[in-house]
Amino acid sequence: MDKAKEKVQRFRAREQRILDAALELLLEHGEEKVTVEQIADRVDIGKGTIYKHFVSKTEIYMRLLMDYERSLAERLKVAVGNAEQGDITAPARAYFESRMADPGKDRLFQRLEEKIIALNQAPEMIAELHTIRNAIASALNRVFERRMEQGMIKRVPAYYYYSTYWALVQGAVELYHSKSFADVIEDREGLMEFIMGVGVHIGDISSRKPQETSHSGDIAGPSFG
Amino acid sequence: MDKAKEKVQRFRAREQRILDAALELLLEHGEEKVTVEQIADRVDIGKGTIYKHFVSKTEIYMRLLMDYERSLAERLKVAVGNAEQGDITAPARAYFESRMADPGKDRLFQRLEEKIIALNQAPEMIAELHTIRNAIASALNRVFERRMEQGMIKRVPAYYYYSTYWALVQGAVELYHSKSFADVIEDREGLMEFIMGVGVHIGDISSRKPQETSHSGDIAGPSFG
Amino acid sequence: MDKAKEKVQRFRAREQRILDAALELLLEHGEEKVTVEQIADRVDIGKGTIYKHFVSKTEIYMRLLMDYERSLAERLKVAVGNAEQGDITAPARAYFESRMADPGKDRLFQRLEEKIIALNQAPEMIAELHTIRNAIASALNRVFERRMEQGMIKRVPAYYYYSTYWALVQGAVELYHSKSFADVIEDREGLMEFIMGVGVHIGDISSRKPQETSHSGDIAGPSFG
Amino acid sequence: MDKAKEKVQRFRAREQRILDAALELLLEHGEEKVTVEQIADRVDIGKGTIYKHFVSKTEIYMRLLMDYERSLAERLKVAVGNAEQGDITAPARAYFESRMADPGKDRLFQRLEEKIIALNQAPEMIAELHTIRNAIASALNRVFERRMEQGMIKRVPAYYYYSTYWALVQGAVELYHSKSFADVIEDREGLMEFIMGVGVHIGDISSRKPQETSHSGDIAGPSFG
DNA sequence: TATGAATGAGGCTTCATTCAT
DNA sequence: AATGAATGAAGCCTCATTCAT
Repeated sequence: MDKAKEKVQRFRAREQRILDAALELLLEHGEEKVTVEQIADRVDIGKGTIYKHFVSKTEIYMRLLMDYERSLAERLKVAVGNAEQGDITAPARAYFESRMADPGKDRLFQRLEEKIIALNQAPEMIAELHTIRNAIASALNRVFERRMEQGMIKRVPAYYYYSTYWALVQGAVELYHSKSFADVIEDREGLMEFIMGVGVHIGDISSRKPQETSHSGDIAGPSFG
Repeated sequence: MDKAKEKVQRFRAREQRILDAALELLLEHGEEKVTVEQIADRVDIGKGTIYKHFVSKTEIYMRLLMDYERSLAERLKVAVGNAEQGDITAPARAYFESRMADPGKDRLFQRLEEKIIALNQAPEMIAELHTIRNAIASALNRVFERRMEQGMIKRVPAYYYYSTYWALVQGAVELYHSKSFADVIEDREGLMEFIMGVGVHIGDISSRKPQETSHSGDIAGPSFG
Repeated sequence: MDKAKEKVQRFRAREQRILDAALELLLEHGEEKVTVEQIADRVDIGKGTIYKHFVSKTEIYMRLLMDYERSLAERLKVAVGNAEQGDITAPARAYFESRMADPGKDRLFQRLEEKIIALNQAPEMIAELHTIRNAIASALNRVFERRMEQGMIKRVPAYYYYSTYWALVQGAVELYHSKSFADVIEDREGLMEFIMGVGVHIGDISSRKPQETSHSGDIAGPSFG
Repeated sequence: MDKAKEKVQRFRAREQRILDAALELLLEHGEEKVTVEQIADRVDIGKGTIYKHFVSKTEIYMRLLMDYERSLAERLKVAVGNAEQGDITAPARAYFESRMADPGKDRLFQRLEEKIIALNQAPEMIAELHTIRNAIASALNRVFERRMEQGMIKRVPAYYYYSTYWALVQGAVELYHSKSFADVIEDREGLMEFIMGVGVHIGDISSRKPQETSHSGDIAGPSFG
């Protein structure tokens, strides 16, 4: 009885170890340059064993992708809830912080998804991924609609806000990773706060006095979400 | 005498044709999926001939990269000049427009550079690339410094502006290309104008009445450049 | 006591289920393309359990082969008995009908045997298979000998009849299966009867004057069976 | 000038050597058990070189198949011509002799075709193959039609003759190869002539009174071709 | 006794680069 | 100078069989 459960658990654990190892290697060596054999070696199992857990290498990657997307969605759901309770910048910050928590990882997943789409491997899983993403987008759009109705942000199609904010965060992720900027950026923390400030205030209709964004964004005013 | 010159010219012309063909193919099929053979076929020369012009496939890509970067620098230099004559948003717009002129191409070059860096092929050429980029950055930074001294934009390290703007454009490029957003974005032009508006006004210290950026950015106020 | 018997019975039953499942799958998917895992899944047992019953995958196939051959031999033995009672075409018909009863199956076994021989797996079992087959052949040969003595079929080595008939049936089996002929053959039943007719009358010596077959064997008289 | 021609010739020659080597190996080891590497080794070239000549392993096999089928068609065309000049058995003999000239090879091609069809690789080439075959069949059918009109062979659908003859030859090929019969058959030549005689006279209407074939087709008279 | 996770050899294919002509 | 045939390392995936539980 117990034995069976234990076995299943060990199986799941190994699956996780495969995923972990794959992620590690991807972060270390980049999307290309990770082979199934490397993954197997790192987990210290045979190549074939990988295929007991995953149908293909792509499926491993898709799993990583989905897990990441889901955790992002989770955090955003909470933040959207908070926004409805008044903390209007919560989603913007949650989104920014989630994705910037580990920019390398975020970027990796961008690339991974892109490649899988380009080669048209696993189109159904990609569709599923987009479903998750769309659910988030809808929730955010509702927040924007409300803010627009309240006259706090400029009236434009709601997706302008989501898209623009996405673009900014996307760019920030790339910036973080960029070798070219590495030498220039002395105060990365500060810069990121600055960028987040910009993001949070997209579309703001300010009747207020000039922002005193001394340094970190006075993240508060009306905003993204 | 003349013959020699002609020969050299033909040689150069063919080199350009190789570069053009490579770019075309890269845009058509993506970074992975272009082979030296395909390039040779499109130029209608032998594979071996390619290696008379370029030491490796990577070198072809590096040349494309450099050419792109140089043309970008060129346009920016002009715009920085204009900024110094008063058209303060010129560099921001020039940068945005240059990169968004063909987002697919811009993105391609991002990926290419990244890949070359990752595999650490051609480190010296990469260094050269960064030199070009840094020259631009310096010029821009001087523009920002001046605006800050004039109290038109918030006082932060100058590279904050450059970096943030870069991030936004970078993100816009990705957005343009993104399959996930493709369905959502109905008015791409409008969105891009909106994003540019955001970029142009980063850091603005507005004592003025709320922006009426009805739609396209009332690109004017103090800004990026 | 009883328990033990029951156990043995259950064991045997399962063995049969494995064999049945294997045959089904082979017919569905072809020789290559059936895995041990598929068989286990269909029987709803573990892969390992299969190896409690059979030493190897080849052994499963060999068992199927032997069973088929034995049932064929059984039917032929009866028919040879009938031939001795006067129904001279009984063996020919029995043989034809047995093999044509399920041409797909018959063909499958041909292929299986061939493959096992080619890879020289299980040479002793193959030898045993041939022993069964030879027993049949001998019985048939005796029938032919008698017919020749009676002057009903042409006098040639007895195995000519057996072999030729085998060839014809073999060919009919292939014909049945052939994709190329599928479109052409409108009346399969009619064709098969026609072929059987040919087979049954191989070597017949008609009451007519001998054929002057320019080229080779002139054929006539009652036949194979 | 000449150099180029020479080069092309050497290229073609190598292609032929690949085909030859593949055929040799297939005959030696059977369809399964021949790897691309083996072929390359035998020709003493690199594995990759094979793929300069052929798109895939399947294509090599298809080429062998087509070549074989074409040579068969060629010979039959001649024989059908002869049949029209009076040598009525010419096609039957040509067909039999062609296929029996190297039964191992003939059988190999049967298997190869079958496998390629089963795995649905190269469906267009298979279609082309069948086109060749159908052309032959049509020609033969016309011969049969005429014989039936002349009252020399039994009146049945024309494809009965073609199919039955095909079946017999097919079976003879298998017989030739069969390990089980190997020990039994002492006079192979004689047997083959015997079988061909059977084939040549399928459907013959002798000058004698019709056979009372209890069961079905009564067979006799000049035939097939 | 039954299980099924683990194994790893082995097969096909791709493509940047070389080099003889 | 131009060619393109040849190379071979490297990658993904399959599956019969084993063996610890």
